[in-house]
Amino acid sequence: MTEMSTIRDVAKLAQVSVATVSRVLNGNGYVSHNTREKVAAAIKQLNYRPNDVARSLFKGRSKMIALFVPDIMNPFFPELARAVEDMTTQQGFTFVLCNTDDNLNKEMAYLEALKQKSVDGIIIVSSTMTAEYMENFDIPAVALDRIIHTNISSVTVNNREGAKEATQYLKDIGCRRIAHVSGPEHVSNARQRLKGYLDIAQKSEWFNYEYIEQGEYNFEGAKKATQILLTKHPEIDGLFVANDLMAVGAIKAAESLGLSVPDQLSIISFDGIKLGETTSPALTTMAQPIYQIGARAAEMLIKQVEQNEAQTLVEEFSVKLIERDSTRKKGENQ
Amino acid sequence: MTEMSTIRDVAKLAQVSVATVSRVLNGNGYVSHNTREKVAAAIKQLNYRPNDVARSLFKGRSKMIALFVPDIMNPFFPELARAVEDMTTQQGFTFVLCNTDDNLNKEMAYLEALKQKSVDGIIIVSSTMTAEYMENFDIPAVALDRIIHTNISSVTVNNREGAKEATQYLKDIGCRRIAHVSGPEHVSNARQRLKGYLDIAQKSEWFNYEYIEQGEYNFEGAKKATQILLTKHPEIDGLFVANDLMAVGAIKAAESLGLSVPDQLSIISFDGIKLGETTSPALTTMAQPIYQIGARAAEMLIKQVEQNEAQTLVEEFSVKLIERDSTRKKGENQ
DNA sequence: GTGAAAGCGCTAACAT
DNA sequence: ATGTTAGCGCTTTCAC
Repeated sequence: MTEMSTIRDVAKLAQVSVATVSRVLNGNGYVSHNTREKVAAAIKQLNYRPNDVARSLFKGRSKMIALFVPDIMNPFFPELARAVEDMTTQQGFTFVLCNTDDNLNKEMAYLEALKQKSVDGIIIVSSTMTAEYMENFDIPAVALDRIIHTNISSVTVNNREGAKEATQYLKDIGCRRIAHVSGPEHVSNARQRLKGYLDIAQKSEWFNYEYIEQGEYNFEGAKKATQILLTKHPEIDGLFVANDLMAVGAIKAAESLGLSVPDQLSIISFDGIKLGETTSPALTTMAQPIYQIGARAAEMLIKQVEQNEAQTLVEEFSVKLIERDSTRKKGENQ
Repeated sequence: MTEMSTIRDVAKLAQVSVATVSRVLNGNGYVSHNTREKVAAAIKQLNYRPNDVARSLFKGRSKMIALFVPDIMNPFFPELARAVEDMTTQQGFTFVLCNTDDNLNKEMAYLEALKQKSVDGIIIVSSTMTAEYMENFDIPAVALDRIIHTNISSVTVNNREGAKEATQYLKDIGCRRIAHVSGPEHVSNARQRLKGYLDIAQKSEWFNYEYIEQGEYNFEGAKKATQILLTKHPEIDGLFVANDLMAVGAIKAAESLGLSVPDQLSIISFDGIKLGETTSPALTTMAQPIYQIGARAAEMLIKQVEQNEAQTLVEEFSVKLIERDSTRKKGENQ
């Protein structure tokens, strides 16, 4: 390939004006069948492709959509990204993935950079971003997984209800002392999951705030938290862990203390990432419809972008219990 | 925020020409200290940010770099992406992650779309892309993890040598029958790893081509492959698995057959992803310097982009054995 | 040292 | 049904 040809080259070759070429390119305005053919032939002959940058400059929009995630190393987010990517790409947008480390400065820097590139909109998973900051940038946005503000559209799941179900499930299979490894306090869905745990646990006579330990939403934090929990309170026989990644840490912790999961300790977690099927034991978990929520968020954003719809939509999906091998009913053998 | 201000607004406010504003913006050309101050003040007052799209249109470059990965759900690639993202962002580029499913059509579509956006360069992990196709697009590129062609710069690791070491390691700890779960044949590094296995295995009197089973570089494929291997050949006591993700499947397979890892079966794999530390048992593996190779590829590409350096660079990093719990020396107790 | 002006490739009035 | 042209916001000759 030598030089990129422009709309002018096509016009010249087809012996029409650039406006006509633009018309057939965009499929609007009148253009006779005959000229359309000529133009199409010229386009083909030159292997012409319109320059998106010029288009963006004129339109002030770039056909780009970005997804902000706090931690690309947590498999939950690649799964989510996958959904957003599929949906946006399919609709002709270029998909940009931004890893923010849940760090406001990085988020702001990305927002700034993307705005300068006329990004059309962003889908954001964030615990640190505020509505005020977002407003400054005036970019269409949808919050995903974590609510930012009531005036920003969001797609989430019923975290509290799911957490209740999880905790209740542990009771139902016969656990007598149920502890919780929670996510960070500054993350809204972590707070909701904690509340759901409390909804059930606080009604039990054995309940004790020492049964809650914070595990940072990562492997290491959860492992430590679980070790503390299990060492201080050997009577614990059920554990609700705030996400799957942490549950892997919890299993490791139990293992390090010589405790068998699920024989001596039942563990249930949250998210339903693929990884949970592959651990030993496989994770019983409250599964989010990860692909759907990602796809839905993308859909909402695209509608917002294309129809200039300012309306704030709030959508909440339901999680679903998946029983695997990290929990076992008391008295049952393998 | 109301309306974006332009370079004209700044010029007007500072009472200079747009050319002068451009000069201070880009730090080139002469501009007196005094005017520089005036301009800076105007920029600040208007909270002016240059429009990258207009810049791109003029320059024909966009300050965007893309990374193509075949499978964002394999944790190896998020780790790699993380490195590329850090490096590119730090150098002022916008980072774009593209998931290709190792599918030539998707790769071509992305290439096309990105070219229209004047992307500066791409880093590509691919088994399907060819040098001919790449040439058609004429975009600076660096191949990562998998070599595409000798005339395209690449960053890889010593797959064959690493595989040899892995297999030798199994021998050294006393394994008598060592099998291999290989990656797909069309992936160059998988072929190399297979060769490395053969380098050692073929010299052994017990060797048998039935000790090689293909596992698709994913969890399910590896699980099946391992089940076949272990069922047909119960004498196998050592397994070299072509990557960590597959090793998780291999462990599951062993488990499903009631075989204990590492007591009855030692497993070593390849990659050194974080996930390997969290499995039960934790994976003994040939660790790639994932972050470094990603960062190095980004570095190479940026140099190529900025200095218009056409020179083809080939860089090979070394893998390193990390002993964890999926292997055990024969005769040793826990 | 600074300004005027052309032009990057495209789209959308506005004419005809 | 098609052509002419202004202009999106910027950078860079080329004058002065």
